[in-house]
Amino acid sequence: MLDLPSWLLTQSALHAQRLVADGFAEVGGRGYHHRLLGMLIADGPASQAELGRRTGMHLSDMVAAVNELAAGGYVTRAPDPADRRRNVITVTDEGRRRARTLRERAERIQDELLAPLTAAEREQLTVLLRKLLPPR
Amino acid sequence: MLDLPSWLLTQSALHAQRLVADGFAEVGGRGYHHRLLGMLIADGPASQAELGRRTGMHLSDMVAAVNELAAGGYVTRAPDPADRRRNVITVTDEGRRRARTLRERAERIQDELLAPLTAAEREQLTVLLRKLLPPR
DNA sequence: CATATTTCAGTAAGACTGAAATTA
DNA sequence: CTAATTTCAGTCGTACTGAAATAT
Repeated sequence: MLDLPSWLLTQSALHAQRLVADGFAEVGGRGYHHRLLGMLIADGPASQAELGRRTGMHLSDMVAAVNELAAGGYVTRAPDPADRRRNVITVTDEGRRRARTLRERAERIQDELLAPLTAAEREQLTVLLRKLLPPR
Repeated sequence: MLDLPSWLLTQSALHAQRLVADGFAEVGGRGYHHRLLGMLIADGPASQAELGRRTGMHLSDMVAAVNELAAGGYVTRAPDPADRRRNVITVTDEGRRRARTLRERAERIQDELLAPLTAAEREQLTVLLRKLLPPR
């Protein structure tokens, strides 16, 4: 019962989510901010729909997350002159600093999460989880 | 970014939860029912507080889950004569049949979830996840 | 016309909080 | 008195559904 892989998976994911959420909460952020800013910095400005494709986030959640990031001055939301249906989301300088803060937090938490594992085991886990995931 | 262990963990747990939830939904059940009936059968009748300790469920969710199981005739809820604060939850014969159905579903889904892994890899995954979990 | 984009309101299951009422 | 138990009403982050409004 407590050995079912799906149960172990759910429990360890919950544990990980708690660590990450707590770490982000200490600086007033959350997971979606990290994901969004990271993607914007890696692949450049994009419409909300395009960001949804990149991050796997739903567009309805995108609206709220972009609202929050824009309210903090971390991104700007400007209509695309070439296609007026679109908002172009662009990360600001303050957004880059913010992303750095969130990334540091995230990494510190990975270490805490993976503390019980050796380096080889961490690599193993990553490989196994990637095999498990359905292709996207 | 998409290689962070916490992210991989969250994604594969979500994948697993979807498989399990869909499997249970096909027979009109959900995860809490499986957990609760399984524990009742394994360790015998108990108060709701005791069941919460066994399963890790919160007592507020326990109330709702026991309501649902009692409505389906899968468990009975009777006051404990020895301590009138307590309700003794007991699984019925129909509850045992129900548990069998849910367990079958759960196992079929484990196979689907673990399909991409060899038997050795499945064992590895279980070991790694158990190491990751905080001691309870 | 169909399609793409943005937005809002609401739902889902699991985990959790706070408080009231009852009994030990 | 404190402590345990049950119950209810509500929140949370993440993911999702459905529909409206707008523009291509």
